[in-house]
Amino acid sequence: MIESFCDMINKSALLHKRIMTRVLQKYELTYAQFQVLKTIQDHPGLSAKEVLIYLDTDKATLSGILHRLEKSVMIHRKIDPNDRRLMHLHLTHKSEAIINAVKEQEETCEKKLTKGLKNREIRIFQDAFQTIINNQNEQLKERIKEWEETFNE
Amino acid sequence: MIESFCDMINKSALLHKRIMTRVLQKYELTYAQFQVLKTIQDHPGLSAKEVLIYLDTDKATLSGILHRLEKSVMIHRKIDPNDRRLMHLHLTHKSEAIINAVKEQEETCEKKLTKGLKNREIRIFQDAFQTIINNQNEQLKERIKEWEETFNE
DNA sequence: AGCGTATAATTTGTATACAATCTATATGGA
DNA sequence: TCCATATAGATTGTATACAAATTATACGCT
Repeated sequence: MIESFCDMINKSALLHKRIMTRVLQKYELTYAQFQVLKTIQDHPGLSAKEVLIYLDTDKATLSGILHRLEKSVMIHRKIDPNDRRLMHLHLTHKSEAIINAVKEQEETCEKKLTKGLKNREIRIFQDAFQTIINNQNEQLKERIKEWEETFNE
Repeated sequence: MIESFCDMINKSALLHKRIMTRVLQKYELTYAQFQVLKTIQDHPGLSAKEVLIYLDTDKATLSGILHRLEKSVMIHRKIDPNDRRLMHLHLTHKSEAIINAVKEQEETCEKKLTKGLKNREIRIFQDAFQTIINNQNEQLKERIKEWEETFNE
């Protein structure tokens, strides 16, 4: 049994990643790769920069992920003819089928999470969680601001 | 705004890690290192194996973390004279002071998370979260069982 | 004592997370 | 046109997360 919110949040994220890793291992995909593929499926032709915004992750990490996904023929990359810095990302036939299958399993997994909870409790949980995330975002912003001020002294 | 539970859980864990990374950077500690130090503080003299159980993490990762913590004089390692496979872990004076300071800041951070929530909502949130974590543990167990059965075919 | 097995840690290899730097391209103003 | 600046990606270096193999030690059994 866990006591603090922070520990619960960490533990839960760890468990979700482990569960999805099990689901994904038969497709030889990692969870991070799956999230990138999902984003590309939702917005075909988007750029790496746009993936970063959707996933709130790091460009160095994404660069490696895209490299590996291309190597395993899960995505195509096409340079934009009007702006050669940009690339447009698309799924392949291979990945399209896999992603649809895994997304279904993830939804099933998500539904099982709330087993034993009443609808009312689920609603309160979700709203409270959103409030907590907003508070976290605010706190992070404060910390970054503090840090920048320290840096400028 | 995020829609699914899984996305909320991932996002929240990511944000917490980022916040704590900001807090810890002035002590030149990572969040993982801080968690290990907290565990050692709570159970002085425990072994690496025991840290693994408390933190539910991996021995390969922990091995590296302990190595770096020893190098930066944050911990002492002492071989057990009765079982030379075992080592006993202790904080140093240096880390003891740091951990106490950071723990306070983490508690402050934790309190700010629930800003805007009523006590009733917090209670329901916490109970629901515990239920969700239990469901996740169950699901992971099932997946591992399935995987082992596939493996034995 | 000798041997097989179990266990604690370390090591190795791959895939992230993230900060910092570099490269190539695009854009706006002199 | 030329140059400073901005932006998209890639690269580098450090620290995880985790699976698999290795090392060293302990324990049980004959």
